[in-house]
Amino acid sequence: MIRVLLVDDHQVVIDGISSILEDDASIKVVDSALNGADALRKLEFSAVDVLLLDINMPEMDGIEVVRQLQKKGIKVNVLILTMHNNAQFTKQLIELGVQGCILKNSGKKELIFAINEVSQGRRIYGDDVTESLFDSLEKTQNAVDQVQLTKREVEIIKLIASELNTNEIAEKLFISSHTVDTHRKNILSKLGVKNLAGLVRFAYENQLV
Amino acid sequence: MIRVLLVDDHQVVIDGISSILEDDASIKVVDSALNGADALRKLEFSAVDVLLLDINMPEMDGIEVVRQLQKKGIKVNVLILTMHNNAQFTKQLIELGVQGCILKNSGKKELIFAINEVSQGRRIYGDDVTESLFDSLEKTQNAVDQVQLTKREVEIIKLIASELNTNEIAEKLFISSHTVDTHRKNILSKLGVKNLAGLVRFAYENQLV
DNA sequence: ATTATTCTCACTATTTATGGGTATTTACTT
DNA sequence: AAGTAAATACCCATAAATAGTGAGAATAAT
Repeated sequence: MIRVLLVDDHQVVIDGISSILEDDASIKVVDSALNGADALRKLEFSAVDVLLLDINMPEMDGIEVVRQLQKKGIKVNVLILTMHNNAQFTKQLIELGVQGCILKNSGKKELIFAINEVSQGRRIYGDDVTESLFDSLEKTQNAVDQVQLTKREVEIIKLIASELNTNEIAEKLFISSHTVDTHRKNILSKLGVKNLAGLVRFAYENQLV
Repeated sequence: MIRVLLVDDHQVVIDGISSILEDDASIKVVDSALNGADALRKLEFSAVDVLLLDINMPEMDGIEVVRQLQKKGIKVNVLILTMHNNAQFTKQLIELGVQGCILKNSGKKELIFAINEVSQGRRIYGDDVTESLFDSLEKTQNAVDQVQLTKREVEIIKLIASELNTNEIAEKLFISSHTVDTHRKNILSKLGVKNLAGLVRFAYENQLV
């Protein structure tokens, strides 16, 4: 029997997922919480195998809940429920040691399967999640390193992403605007992007901002 | 027996609510749709008493679905499912002739009660019109709403963030490059940013990409 | 029916970015 | 000592973006 604590800020979602999980004899939703703080409280005093955690919550979001858990030394398998599937997010989740992540628009079967996997300590990421996950991991681990950006170049990327133009950057760094031009040119070439938009995009996907 | 068509872009929510409603003998979820267009199609060919409609959907949102319904002369009782509930929004719904609106964080009982009321043509609006819960999705929509970006502008933001330049966008949208210039200009002004970097930044922070 | 918004297009002028070079100094490596 | 990477700087030419202004056409709102 897998004991699940369900955390979501919408009662309908809690009721809904509970209802889905009732159909599966091996899973039992032992409790639920409408916010992160409540979830933490309940986790301290009840035995739970899987924490099914919504990521988008007011006050304290899912990621913060996981951080608090680790701070308090509470060990529990976490399966994240999310609406979006973006690279920044999944990367963060992996780094936090979250066992699994599944999109809210996945079906009943996937959900039950994921809970089973996670309860046994295995990692599970929805197909669509997995794809973007590996993308992002490769991108983030290799990207900045593999692309071999120099310190100065990273510095300039950040400034460009902060809406500074060439002259402003030159003034800020006490260098010639020609130099900034050269750096920018090299950056675009290294990143293999067409223009500033691509550069800013890279900055965001690799959390340089 | 109340026949319900359930529309939500998240399969988990559909499964969940279906599961909840199964417990009630007088309600039957006859069909479901993951997007507005699909919902409209299904409504043309199946008899439905209540349309249970999520308001936050990509492509075509709930309000647009209601508009299309009226345009096509399809009459059905609509119960809107929403995460937030503010006065202006409710006003809009009433003007559209929507029978009811219920928050996603209301409980099982309220939901079943609301469906019953709406099915009989009565109006029902959740009385738990308290503070709205904001998750990331809503934040982005609010940001987009707050600055009053038009559809076209959002479209162009996305293309710019995808590294397309003015001419490429013009070709893609079959409009003049002058027009794209104008749009970009207006966007920069509305967002209060200095340049493309700020625009792309906005796109990323509001998950338009 | 009238107003307001949105989308459309155009023109001019200026600024900034992009792409092609080349080259010097510094620091670090082998 | 020689080689290499990084940071610096400059030139030229072209492409693109930014800023200001104006305005017609289609739609939505009232």
